[in-house]
Amino acid sequence: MIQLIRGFKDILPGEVELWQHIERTAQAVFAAFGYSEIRVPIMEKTELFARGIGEDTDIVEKEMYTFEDRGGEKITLRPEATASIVRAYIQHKMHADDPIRKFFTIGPMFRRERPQKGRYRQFYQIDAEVFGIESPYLDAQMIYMLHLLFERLGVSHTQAHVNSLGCPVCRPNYREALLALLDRVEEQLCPDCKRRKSRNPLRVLDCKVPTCRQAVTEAPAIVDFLCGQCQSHFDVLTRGLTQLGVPFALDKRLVRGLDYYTRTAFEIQTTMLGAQSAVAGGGRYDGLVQSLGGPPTPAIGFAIGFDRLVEILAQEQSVAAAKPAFFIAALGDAARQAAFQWCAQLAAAGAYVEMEHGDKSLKAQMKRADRLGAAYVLIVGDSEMAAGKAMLRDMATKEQSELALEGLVEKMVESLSGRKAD
RNA sequence: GUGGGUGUAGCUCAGCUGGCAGAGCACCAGGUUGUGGCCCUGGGUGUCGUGGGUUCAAACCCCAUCACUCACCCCA
Repeated sequence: MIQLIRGFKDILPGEVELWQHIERTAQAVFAAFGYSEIRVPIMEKTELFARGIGEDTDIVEKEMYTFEDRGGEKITLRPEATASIVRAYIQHKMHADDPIRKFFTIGPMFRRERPQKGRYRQFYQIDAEVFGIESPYLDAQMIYMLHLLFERLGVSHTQAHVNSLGCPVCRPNYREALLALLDRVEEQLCPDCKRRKSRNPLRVLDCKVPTCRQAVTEAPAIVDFLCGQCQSHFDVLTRGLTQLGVPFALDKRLVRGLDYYTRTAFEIQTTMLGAQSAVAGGGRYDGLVQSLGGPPTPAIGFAIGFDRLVEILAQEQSVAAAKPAFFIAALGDAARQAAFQWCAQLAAAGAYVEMEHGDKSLKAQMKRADRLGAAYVLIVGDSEMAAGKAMLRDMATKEQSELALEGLVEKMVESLSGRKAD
């Protein structure tokens, strides 16, 4: 048997309803804040991600699906959406018309990591980005929007974490101070952290190895090194979150894995995903648009791990599958031929209807109707056809009434609209 | 990429020291010649993940491989 690719998965009927529900809820929330949907390709030139995400990140170094196409061009299955959206913003010169743009997109991303719970090689993200606004009020609003969406979805057991990563002015000072400490405690660090120390020292802060955590307890906090502007940006953000009633935790250890982040960094964390802690994460990336060839443009965005969100919600709630309004139980060929036509007409009128296509006993058809959860069963056999009447059974009350075959479909549709009222 | 665990029916799982592949639920049929849920009876629907090896004999032992899963790494 041919199986699907490792780390990929099918989203089957029964679970796809929850995905749709989340998507609709997200679209509604985003629309209220003025975000427009944008759809970008799932492949880009490799260079876009290499430059956008950062050559030294794990994503670019070892997780991308990169290959040459038949023309010899190096292309990559997108590992995240931000780079593509920035590329589109620049390429279509959207800044020229109106530099302030708010986007969202929903779709698959690809990273070749070892799969486990909450982590797949093809996974889905709900992504939002805003260009052209530098104000920390926007940062707070965006986190609020995320908070609101989670609330609407009924997600519990989550906590927002925020931090500031500084900017090109103040981060070097911090980096220096941190490196000084790491030099002193180097022998206590795990091998990974020794490697991180030279490449991306900030990452040592969120290492989970106990000896590393111990070693960096004395580490300086980046928030103590912020320049005046970054400090006031961060102050307005945290005050704004309080004003909007978003519960959050200041997390001095919160560091993000991608190179482009500046100032605000945030995550929504949960304890419900085993080793995975983040359901959503994002931050400000004021330098990225320019570094990819656009005009200097402040920007901020976040990504929600769609699969992770589904996993959390699936543990708490389920979305019922649609149930047919009618099931037509036909006995005999003449009745089946009529039923087959009524079925088409009812569906065309917008009623969800099912029928039995095989030659089954009435009992078997009733069982199937019951199993599907049909509200009404229309029973029609030779005697009904001869008498010009069919039997309509209310499955809940077991009441049966006779309906003339004349104008049958219209009457059924009518009874349906009457029923919708309750 | 590293280490551990698991893989038997549609689902959840049992299967001893190697000796005819099982249970519950689900499903199908009948009981009721044209009426669902409850009940009764009958039915196994299977490449024991896959490929090799050992053996008279393998679901069971050995090797490889694939998938899932947990931890690491990292992130959404």
